[in-house]
Amino acid sequence: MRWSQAFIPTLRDDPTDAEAISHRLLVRGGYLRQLMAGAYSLLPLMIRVRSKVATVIREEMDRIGGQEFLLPAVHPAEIWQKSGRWEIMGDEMFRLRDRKGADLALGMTHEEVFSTLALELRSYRDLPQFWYQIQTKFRDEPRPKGGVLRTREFTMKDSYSFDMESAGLDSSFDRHYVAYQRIFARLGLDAVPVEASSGAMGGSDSIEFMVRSNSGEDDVVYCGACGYAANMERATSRIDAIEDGAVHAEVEKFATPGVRTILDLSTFEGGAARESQIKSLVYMMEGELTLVLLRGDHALVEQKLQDGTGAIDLRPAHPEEIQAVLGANPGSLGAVGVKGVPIVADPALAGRYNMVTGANEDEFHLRGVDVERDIEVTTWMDVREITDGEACVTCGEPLEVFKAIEVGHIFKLGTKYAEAFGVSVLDEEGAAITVIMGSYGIGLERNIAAVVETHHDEKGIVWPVAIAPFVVVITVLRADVTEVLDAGERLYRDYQQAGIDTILDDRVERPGVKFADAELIGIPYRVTVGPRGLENGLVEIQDRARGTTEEIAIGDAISHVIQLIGQ
RNA sequence: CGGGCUGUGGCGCAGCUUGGUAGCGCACCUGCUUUGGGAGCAGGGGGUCGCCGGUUCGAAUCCGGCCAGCCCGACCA
Repeated sequence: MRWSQAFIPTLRDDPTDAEAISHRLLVRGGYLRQLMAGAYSLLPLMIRVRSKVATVIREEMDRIGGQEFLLPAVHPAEIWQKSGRWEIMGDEMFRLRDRKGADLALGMTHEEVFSTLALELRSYRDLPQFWYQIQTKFRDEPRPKGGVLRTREFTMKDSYSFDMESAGLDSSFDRHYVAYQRIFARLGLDAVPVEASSGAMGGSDSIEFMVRSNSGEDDVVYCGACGYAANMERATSRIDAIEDGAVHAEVEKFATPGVRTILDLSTFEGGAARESQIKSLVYMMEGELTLVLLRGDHALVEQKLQDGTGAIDLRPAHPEEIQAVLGANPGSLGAVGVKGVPIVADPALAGRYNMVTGANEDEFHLRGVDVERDIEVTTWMDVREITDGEACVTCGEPLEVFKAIEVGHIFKLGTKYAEAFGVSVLDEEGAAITVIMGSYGIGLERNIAAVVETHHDEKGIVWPVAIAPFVVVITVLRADVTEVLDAGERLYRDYQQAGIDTILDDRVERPGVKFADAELIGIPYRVTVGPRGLENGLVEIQDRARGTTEEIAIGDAISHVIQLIGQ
């Protein structure tokens, strides 16, 4: 490619609406342009990167026996109704009607379509099958953000495994696990596998691959000592026991005018420290009011509550709903004496006494509360949020909490879809066996963004060679001088013949502009051809990642770069 | 969905309080000079001021409605 003919609209200034580093650099570097919230046009440079990422993914999927498909992005409502997700997906699914008035959806994922195809699986001899595609997904995210990190339309590699029994699924799952590790390694991503929630759709052994980044939206709990790693939605920790005192007090009501929060009560005369309070949250779950109790200084992880109860429809209760059932407003709520309302309590409250909680009467609280004596807990369930520095459950060392980007997710689906669609094969005895499925996803643009998040400097992107849009840029200084441009052209042909993706910067621009652009868009190796070096038969070769620059004889320019790539 | 903010040329912004038909930097085009880290001079092109309505002799500016985008929260296989 000749730069003078390429569409690479670099910008000198950051676009103001870009926050994440990857967003800023990809827009500034001429890789992306936004069309609307959560929808981006991918420009030629981006397409080159994306296609290299896709190649890496294909190679690794094929290595474990994957077969590539391409399924439609528009789906009939029927298949989604069949799996029950037409309702469940709610507003997140783009829906439309065709000219006949039939309900259609844009695919958010493809379990339904692949399951339909899997109906043609007949015999146990056909299994296992690994099917994948690289396809556009549509999700009407309530809040797209971070440029291409979270969008409403994006490319995903999704794959599905079909097995006879859970041992087979385990093996398919493990093979994907290995393939994913290889993929991320080749992309230059340090992806940590973490235990995760499989979400509302069920499944087990859910593992997310996480890349540490401040632009990430997930919190990962990580133990540097033993390697324990889990998504915050799933993580547990060991916490120190709290001494509640020698005297086991009785419940006593006391007035707390103006006290609305845990913090208020911790400084209130006659109140209690935050860890000696019971935090009472009220949720509306599947239309039923539920009390959720936590230690005063602990936060709730809603996903844990959702996973633990199996509730799909879950939200904080409105004040009127709370008032109607408990007779008080938030700020004075508690579970003591409450009957007929499910009460979920976090294990951090087990065995605690002499605690303070709301009295279910505005402006009053109770002290001397013994959790197990005074509260009819329906379910004990870990629902609390881990904080940095708490002890690891497996080794006791301090845990670290960091932000991360979810670059891949693998989980076992079980038989949910196979049952809904009737996907079965005959076993050796001729009996129909429902197949068991796994589901595995990688978001391409998000992975590219994650690479940029972790591979850049103050000047711009620093692509790993494997996915750089071009591996070499030949920067011709004085492209208006025939001899210099000719020398650049010859090198350009030589690099191409050596099979190295090269762009020739033949623009008549000042050196500073060319250097800055090359660094911004992140080409790993820059070969500078200028009149000064040419007099001595030399070019300058710069290694973007290492920051090194060497003068090399023109004749060695190709072999030198090949050697650098090999290192 | 709640809270905050913003829409003026391709990008970044000023002008709006105090109404008079749009300006700056970068980018772009032409010419000359310049050329190893975002050049200089001269000349030039490009904008329904997000949209609709209202007030007014006159609206980028004031008023109302709508739309879009960004940030925080909620939400999110």
